[in-house]
Amino acid sequence: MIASVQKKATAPAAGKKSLVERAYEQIKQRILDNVYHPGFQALENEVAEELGVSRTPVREALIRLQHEGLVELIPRRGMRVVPIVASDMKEIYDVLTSLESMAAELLARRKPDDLELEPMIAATNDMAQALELGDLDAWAEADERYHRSLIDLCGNRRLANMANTVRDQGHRARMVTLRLRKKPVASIQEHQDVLEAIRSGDWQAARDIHYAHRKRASVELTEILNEYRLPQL
Amino acid sequence: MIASVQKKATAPAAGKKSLVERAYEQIKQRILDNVYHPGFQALENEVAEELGVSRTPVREALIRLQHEGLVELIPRRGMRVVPIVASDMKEIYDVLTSLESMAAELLARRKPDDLELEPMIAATNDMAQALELGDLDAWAEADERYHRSLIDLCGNRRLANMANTVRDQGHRARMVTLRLRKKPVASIQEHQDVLEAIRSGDWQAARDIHYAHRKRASVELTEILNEYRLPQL
DNA sequence: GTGTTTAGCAACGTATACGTTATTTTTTGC
DNA sequence: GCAAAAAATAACGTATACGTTGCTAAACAC
Repeated sequence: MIASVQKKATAPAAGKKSLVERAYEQIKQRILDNVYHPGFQALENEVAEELGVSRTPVREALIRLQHEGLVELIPRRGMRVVPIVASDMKEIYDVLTSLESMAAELLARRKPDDLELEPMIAATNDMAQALELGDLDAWAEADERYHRSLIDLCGNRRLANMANTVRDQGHRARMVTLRLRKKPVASIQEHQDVLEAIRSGDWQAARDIHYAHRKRASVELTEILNEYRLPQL
Repeated sequence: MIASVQKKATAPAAGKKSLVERAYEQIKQRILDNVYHPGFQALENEVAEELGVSRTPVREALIRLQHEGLVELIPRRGMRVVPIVASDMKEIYDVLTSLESMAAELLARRKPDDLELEPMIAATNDMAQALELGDLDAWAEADERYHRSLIDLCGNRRLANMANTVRDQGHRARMVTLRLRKKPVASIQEHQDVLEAIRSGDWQAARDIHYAHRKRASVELTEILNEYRLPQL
């Protein structure tokens, strides 16, 4: 075989991921980091050029991001980062409330030991520590880690994928409101209460406490969005 | 202009939908109708030829169906219709229980009038009629219509999309077990109870009754799957 | 001057071609 | 005869080319 020239080969033998996956991750990261800000538009060609690949993998990545609700594809106009408005945020939190409450219930029914619950325990402790230090970014990271751990541990993969998708949709808005709200002291106690209910296998309490926790956060966030007249995030 | 020859044009000017959409719908229908049975495998080329289009739109449709959990794409082996096992069915019903309970709550909070609830009322009546006539297919159709109406009416589009996706995943299994279980008499009363709670704006009751309704159905279905040793559906 | 029509152009949807990789088969050596 | 290695084949991942469509703007008519 003539397998000598290896310069402009299809796969640069760089990573193991496909070009589609890499394009997906890079575009998504830009959106979550607000590099591609809400309302941002770009043509498929432009994104492809920025990422150094052809239109095909970019196109497949954009289609996936469209189904996940982060961008919309407008014929002849390219991709557009979907802005989140207050009503979207309510939708997102209602879905999260629903799915995470079920996750708490499922986890509590299993009566997991502290070893298994370690990620959630650690996250809650990190939240307390971050709050003492006044490090809001660290608090937000630990808070997100707690919720992601709950979802991961519940054992329902379909539920986990859906919850993760919808949580990403609200990521930007949560980051923006992080510094507009009062100190998030209540969350830590609520997380500990949920943990205690899960430990004791009281699945109804786990479900109800988590439901109330998310509901409270949802109301707080909605009030901030209205108070500060944040049109889109 | 030379716009005379119009034979091998890209778009045959037939429908208004894109080839991807049509491929998606056709493949999905074949899966739901059990034409592409669980475990069925086909190469991208074979599907493309069957649908009379090229690989590209078929590929995009398959990727979407993969994300929706109906098929998996195995390199070098093509698409494979994902079989549903008992544990999948539990996952599916847990997600449905969660999302639909929230839908019932959201709907009840709005205190909708009977005009708005008409689709759910009609579906419940059709279920009763079908059961009297012993028409199980009609009963299943009306039951599905009730649940879809609840989801549509709740007003949360994200929740609706997710619930519809996961409901489709369980469609085949529900159809198979339809004739293996005893007469579904309880559902109608439960639906009416949920409706009454929604009407009166008692969102906690609506949520709890619907939760119990789905939970009961889930347990029944799981028992049937285990009793009849149905390995995959 | 304003409204309508038409022509040009840019972007996307689809098809097709190409290179890579995994699988399978054949051949060779023990 | 069996096992291992190499070559051939087949399918996918990606790139590219082509035709269509929708937007934009210019020109003409009223």
